[in-house]
Amino acid sequence: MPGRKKPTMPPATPAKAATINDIARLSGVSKKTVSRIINQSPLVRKDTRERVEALMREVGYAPDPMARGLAFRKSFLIGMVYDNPTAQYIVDMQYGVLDALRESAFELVVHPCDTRSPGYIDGVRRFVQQQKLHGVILVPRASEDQALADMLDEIGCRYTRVASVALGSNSSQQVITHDRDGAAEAADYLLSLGHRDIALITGPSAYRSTYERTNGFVEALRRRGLELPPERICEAGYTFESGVAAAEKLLLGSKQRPTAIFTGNDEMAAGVYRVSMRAGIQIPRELSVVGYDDSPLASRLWPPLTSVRRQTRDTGRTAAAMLIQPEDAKTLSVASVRPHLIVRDSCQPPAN
Amino acid sequence: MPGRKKPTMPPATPAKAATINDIARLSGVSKKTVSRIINQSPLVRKDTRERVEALMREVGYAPDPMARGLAFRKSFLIGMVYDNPTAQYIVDMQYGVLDALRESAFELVVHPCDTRSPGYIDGVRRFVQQQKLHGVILVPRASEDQALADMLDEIGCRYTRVASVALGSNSSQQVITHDRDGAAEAADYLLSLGHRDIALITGPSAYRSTYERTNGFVEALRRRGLELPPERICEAGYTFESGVAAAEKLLLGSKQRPTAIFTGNDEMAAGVYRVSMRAGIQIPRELSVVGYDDSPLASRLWPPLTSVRRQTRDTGRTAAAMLIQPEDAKTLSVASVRPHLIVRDSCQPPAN
DNA sequence: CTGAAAGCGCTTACAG
DNA sequence: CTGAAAGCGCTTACAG
Repeated sequence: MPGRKKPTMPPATPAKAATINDIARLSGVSKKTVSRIINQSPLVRKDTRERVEALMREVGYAPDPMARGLAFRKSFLIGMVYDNPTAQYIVDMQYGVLDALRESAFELVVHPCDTRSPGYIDGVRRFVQQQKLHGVILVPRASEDQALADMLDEIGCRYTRVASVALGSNSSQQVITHDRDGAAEAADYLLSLGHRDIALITGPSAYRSTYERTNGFVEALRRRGLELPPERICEAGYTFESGVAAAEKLLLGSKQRPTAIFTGNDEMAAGVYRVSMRAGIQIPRELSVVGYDDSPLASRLWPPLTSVRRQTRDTGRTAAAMLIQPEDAKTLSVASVRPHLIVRDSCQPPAN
Repeated sequence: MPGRKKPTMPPATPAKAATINDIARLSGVSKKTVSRIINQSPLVRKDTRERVEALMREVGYAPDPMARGLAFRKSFLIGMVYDNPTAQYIVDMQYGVLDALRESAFELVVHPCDTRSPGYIDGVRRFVQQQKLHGVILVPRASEDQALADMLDEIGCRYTRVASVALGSNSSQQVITHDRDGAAEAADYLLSLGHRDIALITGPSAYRSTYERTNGFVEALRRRGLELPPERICEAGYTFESGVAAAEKLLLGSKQRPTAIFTGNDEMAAGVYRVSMRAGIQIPRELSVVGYDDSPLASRLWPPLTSVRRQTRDTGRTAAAMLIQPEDAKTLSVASVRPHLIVRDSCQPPAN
């Protein structure tokens, strides 16, 4: 043969993927029947269904989400809307959502935002409408903004809210994390160790979780007959630095130090550790500390921090599962994920 | 009027969104011309373009990504593929990618995976092909797997790799993070303080970053005439626990303790802190420590950890920008983001 | 520089 | 239980 010209291989694109038409033709049914099978319609004879499904598996057919989305006027995308500053929380939530989406036709598209910026609701609206999202998962603090929820209702977008307590007036799907109970467990634990002079560093008041954790803690103490004086409650901002400032006020500002501190999250507990270190206050011998989140940080600190675990991945999984269940199966409208205390080495009975 | 029947309001769905046909009709051009304007074709007269664009803004028109995707046979989705265990790194990378995608038609869909599981490449392939992704961003360790890159080449999928050093044979787009230089800066810093007995805790050998950081560190010492003996190099697994184990070997196992330790990431540095705490070794008086990542953890530890900052958000932004630039503008094929040392309080000159 | 026709791969609405 | 026609909102390929 003249020349060494190789037979022209078709370039990178291997055999074009099968379409609904190929499946219909090869299995001898109409494309409408194939469509019924894709969409799990019961109106297909069992043997037809099985024959077609076998063919789909054989050729590796998967319906095109864009074509389906165009016809449905709705995409197969789930949005996650959040402005939480804690990386581990966000990543855990994403993992949970993806757990629920696996084996489904849905994918996760992320949308961080800043709930304090004026245009953020419009940003979410554009995101939802342009992508024709199937639904969105709202994570605190975005989930607590009623104006956001109202906007989503108005444009007819499904959503699931993750919230520290059952929220609001309308019937939106929710996953409740019962922060009140988690904080109460922390309170009971400190009381059981014998602490009576306890202080509290809260998150910012703009967060509903702050309200829940604060009240859960205060009321649990009250149930056991202990009233927390106002000067033992210090509002901070969920950040390390704000935790440092609050701890300074609590530990260095007054003659009488509390024997235990509960903080609204682990970051602020790290702030308490920092101040204690600097001031030579020994944890747990002179000061017991309990955090909230059970983040990786909790076990990196020394001594390892006792903290309330949130089961964030479960929360994300549940939220996504609720969102993608069929419209008619309205079984799940409110779900719960319960926190619980993880005891490590940051607490002991008070010294005296 | 009989009855109090309200005029039937159309339900939740407000005025249907404008389509390309509406824009064409209202502005008196063909839909093809509108399409040209959407796609920034130069083949449109300036005044026509301006008139139509004004109308688009007025009615708030945005083209439907599913319809465009169906016609293009390619979606407007960017995938991010990763199996990195560090939450902050992932979140920073996502933020960076979203920075670059803002104001574009693209959205980010996340795809964590496990590069040690046998089916993971098939999983990525299905993800890419079913969603007809516009491109994917590969993050370590996934970015270092040549088999993954080969598969993406084979199916004709664009991708950008984030890697610690320029990688491989083919011409894929890359963002290089120069981990070798970051580690060298850590070495120079410790040398400049006067340390001569230095130890190294590395990440797992399966990571290219481990190789780069280790060699960058070792060679920087060598350039200054210091040869690191093998027993001062300890392989660990990038986790806190593995850092603890390595630190125990280095600090408690031998008579002569090193005066400084460099660790492949901050998590393992936290392990060194833990062991030092337990053994009563004071940082930095008796032991200097340098980490890598400059994660939030670095400033939560006591004393605050000196660490190499990675600029992850910039890295993500650059990677995404490269991916969505037009095919013809091949200007950017390799980009660099440089690490640098953040000095805090975990180092000082050796005691003797 | 502009446009009419056909098609991307699905589903809806209607018939049977 | 099954199917033929029309359409979702865009782009490609071809003409002018």
